[in-house]
Amino acid sequence: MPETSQERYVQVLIDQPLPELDRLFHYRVPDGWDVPLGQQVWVPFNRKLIAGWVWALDDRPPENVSTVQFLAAVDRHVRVPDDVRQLVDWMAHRYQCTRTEALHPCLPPGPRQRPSRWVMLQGTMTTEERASWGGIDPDAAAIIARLSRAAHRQMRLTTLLQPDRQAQTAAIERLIRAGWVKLEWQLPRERPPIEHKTGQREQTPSPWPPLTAEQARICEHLATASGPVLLHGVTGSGKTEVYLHSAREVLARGQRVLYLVPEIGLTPQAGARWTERFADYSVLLLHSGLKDRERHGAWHRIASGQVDVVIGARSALLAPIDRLGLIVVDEEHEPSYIQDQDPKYDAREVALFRAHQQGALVIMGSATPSLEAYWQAGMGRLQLLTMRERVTGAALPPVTMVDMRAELAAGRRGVLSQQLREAIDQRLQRGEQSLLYLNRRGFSTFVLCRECGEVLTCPHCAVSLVYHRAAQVLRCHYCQHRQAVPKQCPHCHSEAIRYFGTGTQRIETELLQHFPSARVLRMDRDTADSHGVEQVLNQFARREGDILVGTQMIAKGLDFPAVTLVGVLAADLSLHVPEFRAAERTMQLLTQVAGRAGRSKQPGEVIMQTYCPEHYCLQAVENHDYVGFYRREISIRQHLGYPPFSYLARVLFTGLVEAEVAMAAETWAERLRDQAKSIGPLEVWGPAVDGIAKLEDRHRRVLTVRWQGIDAEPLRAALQATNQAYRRLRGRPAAVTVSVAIDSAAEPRVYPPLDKAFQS
DNA sequence: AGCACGCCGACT
DNA sequence: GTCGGCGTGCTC
Ligand SMILES: [Zn+2]
Ligand SMILES: [Zn+2]
Repeated sequence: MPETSQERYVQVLIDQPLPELDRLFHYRVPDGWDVPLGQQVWVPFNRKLIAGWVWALDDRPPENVSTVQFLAAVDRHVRVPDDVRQLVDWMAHRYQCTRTEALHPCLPPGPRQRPSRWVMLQGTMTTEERASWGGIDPDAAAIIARLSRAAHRQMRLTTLLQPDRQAQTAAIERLIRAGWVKLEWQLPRERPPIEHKTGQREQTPSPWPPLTAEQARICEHLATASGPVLLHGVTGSGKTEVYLHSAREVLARGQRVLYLVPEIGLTPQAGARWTERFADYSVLLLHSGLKDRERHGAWHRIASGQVDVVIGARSALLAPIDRLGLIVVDEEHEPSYIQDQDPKYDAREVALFRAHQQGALVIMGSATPSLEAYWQAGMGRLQLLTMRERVTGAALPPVTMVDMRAELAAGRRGVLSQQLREAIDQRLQRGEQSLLYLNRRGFSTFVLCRECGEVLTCPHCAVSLVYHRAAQVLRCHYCQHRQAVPKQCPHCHSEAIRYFGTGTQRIETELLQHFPSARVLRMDRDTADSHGVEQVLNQFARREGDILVGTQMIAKGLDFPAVTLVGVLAADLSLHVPEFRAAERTMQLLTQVAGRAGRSKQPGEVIMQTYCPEHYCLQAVENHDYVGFYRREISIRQHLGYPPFSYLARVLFTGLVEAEVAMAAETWAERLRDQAKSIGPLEVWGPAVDGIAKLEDRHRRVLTVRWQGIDAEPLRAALQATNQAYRRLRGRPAAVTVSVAIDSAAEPRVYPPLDKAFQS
């Protein structure tokens, strides 16, 4: 036998999301084991066996650690690639969470294979040895006999213990002492990899339409771009074709492509254009309807380099994909690029980080870029490319505003202005379709008691229940709660309880008064569960309706080529929500919904009803003037010190007992205020009850923190220190959970060298 | 988070 | 005398 090789050690990240355990633990690597960085391993940890990942390699034992144990098992199926490991360290720091929390969404989903203990026979027993054991220790001899018959001369400990646990355990112990058997943790036998069929693989790629002059010019710029690009292209300017062309070049170089879409836009047909165009490549669509098993298979296919194009929502960025040449972030302005649970990452930042790691190009595309993206472009951090022409050459549909104050003055109190009614009437006569848009959530049918004013609310969340017409039940929009409609008021027992339909229902009623024979379809959260949405949209697309009334859901998705009128019923409603991005969001939504009037061969038209037609946000939509809006809005942000001119952090406290949550928020705020004095321009607002006071039985308080520094690091440090101080202070069953999110708008989006360690 | 160890009340 | 309450300390 050769002298034992150099002892090897690893530092392991433990599979526990606790801040206290967000450190590395040392283990010795058994001789002969191959354990690379990132490998998923199982380790003995505090008298338990737990999963972990190799985060560092060492060639000598750690100092100050007395009992270094051996790794128990290696899971050869899962290895976190080096760049994902760096990404995890970066995310943990950037988004204020533990490395384990940051790592979890990067791993194959579903339950992990747990190792079990196996007994393996060592060497071969001669017949004499076996006979002598048989005389002295019949139990042990029987075990030897069973093991020598077993496959690979090994058996699961639990199986071997079968007939008589007590006796067998003792016998196995004797055999281990004598060196005849060995006990080892092993993962289940390797299962054949779950090959999931890519599905319909097109025979021949669909043809490439010729590019317009503008598209060609943009493609040229992209081919030589030296950094990330913001592609601002008006509705219908053909951005997708630009993405596809860039992707084609990247694929031809043997590199891979990631195409990101907002969460809701992720339907199988959304990826159809890509799968058809790139039929020669392997294109993977990671849509939300995938089962755990399929996602698992997808992870392994990506990890083994079998996928050329990945299409997915934000989480696709965390896939173990390498040799990336291009990342496209489509509809860059969509809020769904920010994850609302820990790790609260912003996919637009992660895209830039991933691209920086792998030297890939990033294209962020939008007709209405987020204010911060446009600002970042102005700062030279993104290269701005603009597409002003529509592919069809046609003008954008004209937008007309109707002043509802004048309507009211003229004694018309309905939801529909005279001008909109006339426009609808025209479409009905011409056999064209109309889309009526209510731009606010919460326009739902709730149940109200006429006698005492009680509104039925969810017992788990502080929100009113919504009457669901199709199923005839009351439902909560924030949790799974459903209940029957009560016959009498639970508060005063009056029977005068009524549905109060402020939303689409009331509009439908009014429409039918004016146009009794019109076929009106409604789409809102009370008509629609997930298939209901699709059903209504398909019905409308098949022209089984003349007018579709709906909320935000109708703004995106399917094209309706017969729609020539878009009516926005109350354009300013969403302007008045207390949120600094309200104007920006309104402009984006209205522009998007207005664009739906321009998909027809017939000229389209947009009518916006409003109580403040002079508002710069609505003016911008009317004039198709994004840049004008940007200038106005960015100067307001600057004057008020809102992002991107400051960092806003939101600290959310949740817990089952309201008093405890309130208390935690207060003490936390106090701690932070103590620090604020010494670190500079830091303001602490609140705590206040959150907009949703209770969600799934958990009460909510928020703290808003503003930091007017250039760089967010001092803010991060302060928040982290406060969290640590609070943890030391609070009692032990943590009754209240704290979660921090920092608005990314002002982040420089320039990344430090990759070898820099991010210590949290 | 688990899971141990450890020191004080009401029970076979 | 013990069984068991959960306060605090640790996990390579
Ligand atoms: Zn609820
Ligand atoms: Zn009542």
